[in-house]
Amino acid sequence: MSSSELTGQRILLIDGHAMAFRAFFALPADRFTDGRGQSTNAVYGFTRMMFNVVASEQPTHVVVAFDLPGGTFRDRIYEQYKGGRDATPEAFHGQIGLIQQVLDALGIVWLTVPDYEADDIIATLAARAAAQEGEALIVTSDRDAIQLVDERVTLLQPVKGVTEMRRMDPAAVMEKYQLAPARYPDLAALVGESADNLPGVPGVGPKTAAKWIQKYGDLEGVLEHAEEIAGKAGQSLRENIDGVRRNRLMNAAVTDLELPVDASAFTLGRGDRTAALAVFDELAFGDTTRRDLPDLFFPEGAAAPEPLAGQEVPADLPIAGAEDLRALLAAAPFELALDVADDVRGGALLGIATTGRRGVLALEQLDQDASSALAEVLDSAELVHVADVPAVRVWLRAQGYELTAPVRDLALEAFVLRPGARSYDAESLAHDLLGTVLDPRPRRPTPATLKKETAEARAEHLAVASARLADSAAALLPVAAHLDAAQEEEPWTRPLLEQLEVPLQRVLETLHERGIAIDRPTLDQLKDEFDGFVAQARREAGAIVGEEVNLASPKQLQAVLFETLALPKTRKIASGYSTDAESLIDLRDSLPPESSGHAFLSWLLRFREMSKLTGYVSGLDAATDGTGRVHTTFQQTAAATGRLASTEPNLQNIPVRTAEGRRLRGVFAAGDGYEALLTADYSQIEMRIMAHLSEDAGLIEAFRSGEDLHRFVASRVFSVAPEDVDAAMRSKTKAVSYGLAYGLSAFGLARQLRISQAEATALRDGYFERFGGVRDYLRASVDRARETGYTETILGRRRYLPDLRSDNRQRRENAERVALNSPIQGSAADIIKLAMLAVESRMREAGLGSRMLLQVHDELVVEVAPGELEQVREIVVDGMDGAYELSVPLEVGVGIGRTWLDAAH
DNA sequence: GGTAGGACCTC
DNA sequence: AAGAGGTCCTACCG
Repeated sequence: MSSSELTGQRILLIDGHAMAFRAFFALPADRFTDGRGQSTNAVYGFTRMMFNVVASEQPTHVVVAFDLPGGTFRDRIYEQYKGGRDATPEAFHGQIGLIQQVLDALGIVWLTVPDYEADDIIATLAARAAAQEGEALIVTSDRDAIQLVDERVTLLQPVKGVTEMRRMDPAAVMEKYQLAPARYPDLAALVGESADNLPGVPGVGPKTAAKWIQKYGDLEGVLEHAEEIAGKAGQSLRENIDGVRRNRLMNAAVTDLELPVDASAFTLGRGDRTAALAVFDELAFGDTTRRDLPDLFFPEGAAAPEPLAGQEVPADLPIAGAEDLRALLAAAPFELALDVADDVRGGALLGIATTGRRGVLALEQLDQDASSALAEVLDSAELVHVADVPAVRVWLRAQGYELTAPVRDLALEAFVLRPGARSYDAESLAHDLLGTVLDPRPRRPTPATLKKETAEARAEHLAVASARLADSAAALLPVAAHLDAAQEEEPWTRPLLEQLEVPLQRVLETLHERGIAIDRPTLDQLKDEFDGFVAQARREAGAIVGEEVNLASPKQLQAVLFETLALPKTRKIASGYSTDAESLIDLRDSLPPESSGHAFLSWLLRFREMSKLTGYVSGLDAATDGTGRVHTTFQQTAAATGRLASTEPNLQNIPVRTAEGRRLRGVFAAGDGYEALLTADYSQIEMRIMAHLSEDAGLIEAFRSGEDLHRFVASRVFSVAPEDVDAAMRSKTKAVSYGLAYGLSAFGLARQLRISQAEATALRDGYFERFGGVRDYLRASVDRARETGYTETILGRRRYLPDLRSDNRQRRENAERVALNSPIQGSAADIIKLAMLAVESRMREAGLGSRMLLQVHDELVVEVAPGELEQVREIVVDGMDGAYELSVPLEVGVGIGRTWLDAAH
């Protein structure tokens, strides 16, 4: 190889195994197959990743390095190297070979070297590029590559999945680790690398390691001065010096491998387009892969081959006006897909698609003819596919159209199948289920831009936005087909959808339409009062510090507290020191009562409390409609456990804990023509579900005994008679009970109860001793979830938790807590959803004027028409306590009053 | 204008 | 560092 082959060139070096593995876990294996039982998720993810990086980085050369099966020289040094890893998942098998086929077709050289890892190949080539004054870009999730970064070598680390990359240059490494890249292996040797089964020095994390290396120059320096490092960490270091030396030996990259291939073989542009398309066909990759295939892979000038006659995919016919809509109607029966957008330049845009046609209608510009054709289409379609039916229905209604045809909500279906996705809009569904990536949405312009914009620019923007919306609507049709197949494979989704979620969706739409009445005089009164308190607190606090300070800014507060007033530091957070209420109260109570710091903190806390309340007041004020009601939207696909969420405004977090906050509930009142609000809530539903699921005899007895639950449990835990349970015992047991359902740790419990960790552990052990069934259930339920990959509620609602098998401890433990909580929280959600269906339908059947308005997780709020109180009470209580039969009774409490505050019970 | 982090409200 | 959410505010970035 000549010494200047890579001069001025840009070589892309990809760790094939690391990236394939990452892609495998980023995409669902069961969702990507070649149709013959071979999973292709890793192949697909890897290929998309490579397309993205090649397109955005425009390298001149590309090499992909792979590990070989069997060991390397490192295993001979340390036989536990990379030990303890789970077996490669079944579905991953064969995918490396397929990736290599793709690379072959694209003319990309892939390399393996016996006895060495992919990392070493990359290190060698990166070093070569740098020595020849070229540039190297490394793509790997392996942190050992950090040591290779320098002025000529940049590392791209996948941040999430395989599409989003973090760019690590020397400055970024410095920023993140406080060390030069060359010192990173020193740090890793001290800290350890769990992925490689290289244990570090216990008690030494990145912060400590970096501090030592900075002080003593490098790892050798640290080890030379090991004797003088004080404290536990120093002791721990001295005890583990051998391990540290071994780690450093293992994590050093080899940069002088003999590679048999000349660098000229690595140039980009040697691919065979026909071969590549054939491989994609074999893999059953879709059109988007073909579309996004960078031309850079192929010899210059070789454009895409002309499609053979008869194989050309016809472009969809447009849907742009009355004529197209009438054509649609003439072709009845027809199915539709809709997606909507508010575009600052185009107004209300409706994306509309059917087989072979797609388009966008600017609703405000439709003529009479088109408008009536659209209305007819929305009524006479056989089925309309939408992501979020309630939102689209409301949106259309605001534009003067009614969606009356039968609908299918793909967001809701996808949610039941796989809850917990970030979003279920059309674009996300296409991406998550099909792997389709739509063109980016055009940016929203500033008013200034809009003002000086030319008509041409506006038209161009509108064209882009419209094409995008037509695409997202059209994508819903294959999404629906995909969901059909998924439901065929996972039939448990069907009853949950058909008997619970779909009927509930109609109920939630009704709740939104009804809204709840706001008592205007009370709201105004509270606004005046709370505003006054905020102003007072701001004034008093300001007078103490004497300088201009925005109390709502944690950053400015930190300056005042810890610099101006020089108060003791609180708990550390990312941006400095915490100023949350808990920290501030501790801090205040540590100061002399007469001190200015004490007074300042008191006023600050008062400011926080009162400005929170004014926030609610103004939020409600802004959300109230012309008739004096607010219409929250209940989101059905927001909470992965199956709970509902409430937005715009959120009526599920109206204050109740403090007396002042609770007054806000007096704002929600029975509306004109109604007599009262009735609230009904489940008593301790989560603990009842715990009793049911665990079949713990003690807990079941607690609920059947009629005794106060926490008193009963405390009497068992502390071995005293129920009447001898004091307040402290009761509150401690209560904390454990709820903590259990949240995946409690001794640390968390200790902090919550402000007791020592030892005491917390003893408390939990005592609890488990008396309620062994609970312990056994919790253990078994996590084990089972780890086995099956998901948790399950009483109605069979699943939540998939791949992190239960993560080898990252934090992720794994987090997933374990989620696994403990989800069946409990989710079953409670199932039950109240059943109750809502029962209450709504029984009230309608009874022909009552009363109506359900809100759900707050374990509570329903109903507006009672005159004379219907007793009937409503009976329907609500029966509907709720009869919603589902557990092995313990469901108890329902009821309160009635003019306002939500008065209805407290 | 969009996003992240901090804080804080609910069940 | 105990589960599930939403909203507001500031600060920051392009």
